[in-house]
Amino acid sequence: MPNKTDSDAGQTSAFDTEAVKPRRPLREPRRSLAIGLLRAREAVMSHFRPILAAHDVTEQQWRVIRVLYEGGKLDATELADKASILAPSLTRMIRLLEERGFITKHKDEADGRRVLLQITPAGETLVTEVMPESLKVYADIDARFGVQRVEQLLDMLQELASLKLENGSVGEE
Amino acid sequence: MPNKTDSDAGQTSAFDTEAVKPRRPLREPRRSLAIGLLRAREAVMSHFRPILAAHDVTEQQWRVIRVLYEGGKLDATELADKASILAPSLTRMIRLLEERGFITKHKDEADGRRVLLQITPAGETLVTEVMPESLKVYADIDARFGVQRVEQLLDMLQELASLKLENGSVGEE
DNA sequence: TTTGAAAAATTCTCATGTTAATCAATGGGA
DNA sequence: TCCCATTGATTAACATGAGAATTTTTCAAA
Repeated sequence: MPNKTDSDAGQTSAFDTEAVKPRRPLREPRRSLAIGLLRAREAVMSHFRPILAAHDVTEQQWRVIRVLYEGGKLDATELADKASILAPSLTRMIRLLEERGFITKHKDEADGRRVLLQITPAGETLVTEVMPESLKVYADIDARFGVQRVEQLLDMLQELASLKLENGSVGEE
Repeated sequence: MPNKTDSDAGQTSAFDTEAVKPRRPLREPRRSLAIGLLRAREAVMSHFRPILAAHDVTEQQWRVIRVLYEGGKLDATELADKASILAPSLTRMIRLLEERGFITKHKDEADGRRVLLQITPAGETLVTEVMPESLKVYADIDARFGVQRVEQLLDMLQELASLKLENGSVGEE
């Protein structure tokens, strides 16, 4: 209902240079999922950033290294997907991570288009150093929020991520 | 399905230049909140991006304009906080949004340090055009996911965002 | 075999995130 | 009144997000 007007109840006219009347929103600033997810994520990350910063790696770099640690040798597409990083971003990151000696890169013998990435011993060392602290934070969240509810939240997030809505603007097949 | 020769299912020592043994992760790649929130948010936004793109505004620009539409005249700090945007980002955005005529900027008479931002009629027009479509997407999500559960999810996200953990690495006092 | 579409990376360009440093204005206390 | 710590905003530098265009390589159909 875009019905506005509704005669601005109260106030107004404390300062009007033009006809900027609609002092009243179309609807109450209802909580939105987009913002809610953003804020929650920001809050969670704020607890990890100090840890990662202490090891001089960004959040995204950590994701890439962690995925390679768990996944072994992967091609760029798989890696980007598992680490939730865009291909162009990954391309840039690979250069830096390789220079810093955390990962190695080499062409796929079978398919010349593919680039295979793999973690190095140095990268594994980083993981073994950061992981414990990371787990500690999650343990803390579990304690404060409740393991049960964390699991429930993860379930909902997962389901939300796999939702297919009307206008298939993102269908991938 | 290309790839997946799965040559080294039996892990270990297929290639070790050093002591790269830990072919096995420290723990199962357990679902993490950080990633879960990221993916869920990405999924949700994928439904809004086309709408915003059609009006040539980014997600962040939309948040700023929307907040100003609802909040009237705000200073940069308030705006940044309500729109969940960092101050440096907002500074950059202000220039662009002002050039495009969506907002106006002027110093605070009382406090010369503050910058007051306000939406323009053009900005309000944008809101009235985008908002309906935006609401449609949320309505769709409500339908698919369940209004009840969306509310529940929002509650959990909000609570998660306000969690205070042990190591006050972000405590604000 | 040749050709053209599709796949996988990369490159470009612009906008924002993140942190640190800097600038400008304010306000309280010596 | 003057000085300085604080506050609010901006700038700088680097990394990533997002989308479009380009390059290289595959692969399948003609």
